[in-house]
Amino acid sequence: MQQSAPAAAKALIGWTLVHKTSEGAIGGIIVETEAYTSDDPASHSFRGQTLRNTPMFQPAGTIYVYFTYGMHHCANIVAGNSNGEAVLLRALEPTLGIDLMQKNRGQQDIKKLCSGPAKLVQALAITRAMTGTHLNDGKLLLLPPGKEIEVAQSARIGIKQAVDRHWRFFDPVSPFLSRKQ
DNA sequence: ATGACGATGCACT
DNA sequence: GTGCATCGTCATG
Repeated sequence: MQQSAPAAAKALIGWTLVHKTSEGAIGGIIVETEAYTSDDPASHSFRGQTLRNTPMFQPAGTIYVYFTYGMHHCANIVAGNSNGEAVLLRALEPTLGIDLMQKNRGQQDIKKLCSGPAKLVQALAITRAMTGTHLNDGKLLLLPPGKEIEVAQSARIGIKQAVDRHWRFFDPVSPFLSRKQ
């Protein structure tokens, strides 16, 4: 995870993200990520450290949750060496606590539970209170892949800057992506 | 003090 | 495909 964000983003595909809640464990296999770095005009860290992006400048494995569009939250895992790099979690294949995810999302369709960065945050009940915490703290954890997974890449979604950096990584055969390829 | 703008998702055409 | 809800953050004046 101390590797730079693009390498970390690629390596995270296939790992399982788990949130241990009082209701039970909720989680899924990471099938889509994006990388952001501090020399990257599309990144929150591009203009240096601010109050909001402080977690991006903390050690790798720190969680960075931000609020956007006046209503959504998105979650990152910090990469690099406390230098403003992070991996945005964009989609999961639901595997643990699917009934809880359905409740959290008000959505029955498994394919729509975690097929977007704000959706997965809502499904796993990740909150802004977790920003700045670390994977070592134990509420959120990562489990290694059970098998090898092919990883494709493309331009990132929803940004207007640095569109030429193809830092979106995904499992091309997964039906749980935020969009078709 | 203020205004422009999102690393989105959903309803609707 | 298009329109829009909704508000925290930060650059600017």
